[in-house]
Amino acid sequence: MVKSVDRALTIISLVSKRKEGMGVTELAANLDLNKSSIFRLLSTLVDHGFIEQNPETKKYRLGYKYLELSSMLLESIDLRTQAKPFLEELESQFNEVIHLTVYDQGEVIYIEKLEGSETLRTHSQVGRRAPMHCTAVGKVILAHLPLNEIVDVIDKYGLPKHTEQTITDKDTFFKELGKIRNEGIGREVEENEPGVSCIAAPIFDNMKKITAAVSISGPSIRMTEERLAEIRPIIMDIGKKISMRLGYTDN
Amino acid sequence: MVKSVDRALTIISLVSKRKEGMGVTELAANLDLNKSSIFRLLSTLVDHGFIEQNPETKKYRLGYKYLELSSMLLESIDLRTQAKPFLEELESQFNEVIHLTVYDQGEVIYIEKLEGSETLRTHSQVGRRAPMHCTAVGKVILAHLPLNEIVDVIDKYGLPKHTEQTITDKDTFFKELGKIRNEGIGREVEENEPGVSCIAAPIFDNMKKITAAVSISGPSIRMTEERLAEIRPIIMDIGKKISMRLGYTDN
DNA sequence: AAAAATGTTGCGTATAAAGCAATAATAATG
DNA sequence: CATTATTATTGCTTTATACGCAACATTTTT
Repeated sequence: MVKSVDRALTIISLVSKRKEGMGVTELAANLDLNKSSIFRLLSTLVDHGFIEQNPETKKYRLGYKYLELSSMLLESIDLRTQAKPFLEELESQFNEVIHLTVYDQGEVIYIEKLEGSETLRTHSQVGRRAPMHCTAVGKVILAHLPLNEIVDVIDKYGLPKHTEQTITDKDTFFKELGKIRNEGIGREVEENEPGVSCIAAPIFDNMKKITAAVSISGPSIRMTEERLAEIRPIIMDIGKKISMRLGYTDN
Repeated sequence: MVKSVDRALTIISLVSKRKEGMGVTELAANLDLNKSSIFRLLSTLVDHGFIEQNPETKKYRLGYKYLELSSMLLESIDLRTQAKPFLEELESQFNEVIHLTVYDQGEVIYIEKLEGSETLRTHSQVGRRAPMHCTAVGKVILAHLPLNEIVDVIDKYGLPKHTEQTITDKDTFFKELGKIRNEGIGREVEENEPGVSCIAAPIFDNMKKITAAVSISGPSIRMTEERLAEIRPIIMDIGKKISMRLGYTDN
């Protein structure tokens, strides 16, 4: 561990949480370090474009570098490139919100989102993380992880309540994961956001490891039992097709 | 300048350019540093999520952290939030590709893009940079910068040819900027991409400084002189409205 | 199976980073 | 508007860390 690099990256994390940016003295107080040390770390981050100084307020904030790195990262994800045509197929067939997520350290991250043309406002956003216990994509990924990893995730994040429908009891939650393994898809009816339901299929990599999930979300009014039953075989098939594009084989 | 932070950030830049990631030995060769130094810098970046190691190939690549930082950055840009309804208005009125860009160190960066429903494939992408000399947004921003800054940008980037229409002669280019200042909008007819034309309006901040631009792009077949004349007053007005939302005043 | 290459680690030394104190710039107060 | 307070920035010395060496572990190539 390189201590000064650790400090610099911690500065980035702190600054990122403050929309209006942070000053030298505030960062020094937060990290219990000398202002001149903070100043020099910031200068180095500024030189590389990772941080910039607001000329008016003198406060330091995130630089545009992350937009570039983020778009380079998204472009480098094969899964996203391979999955795109399938996601567009789902969007055009069902005209609902389509998500593609990856699993990363106990959370899911949205790496693609197609919005359809119906006006459904969801909180999801490319780049953002989401909890696993109350999203269809999260539950379907958890259901295919080794038991010890499931336990680690639940220990780390718990089962916090998001709506009246959120499963917060551990035993019930494990039964739910069993059910999802059996059905092959994850369903979520208003567990994450009121009025929104979702169905998700798992995506496996060439080592047969669960790595991602694809989902369709819609208002519960439209996502009826009949509609979900109609979608189920199609999204399972799409999940399998995407997996095969990534080198997954059935045998 | 903190040397080890500088090295760490340089590693990020190098790794970001290689889709499949880079190994310790390769990075050490590139930077003429010891493998153990590289290894420790990478470990620190991995701990913070800025870099991750591909378990199969052992190579190091960009971590998902940039997706989060990028979306936090976009959310923190007031300009983008304030401009969004106006961009949607333009999109619904003209049904072409709408861009919002900011000026950053001699280049423009796309921070919002609405695609309309017509199928126009453009190379632009949120997060990506674009040259200033051959894009409407770039030219309209340059036209409103102080002369010394214009000279600096041209010295740094030159006027490289992108299409047969790209302006590559300095005198002609300065005349073009004069014309843009007079007209109040930037036009670009196939200077950046063959078959694509664009019209852009400037956006000023509360200190009356040029900071951004908004544009409409379409295939040259649709973006006729008549169409551009129709769009001109509307996009100028939109540019002004967005500027006023950011505290710009006319007097 | 052996050799080569790459990734990882322990340790001592040299270098860089940190903090102090001062200075410069900006903001707040009367 | 002048004075005071606060924050940002800088020169220099001291202290701690980062670096590189050499060796080891692991993986890949022959």
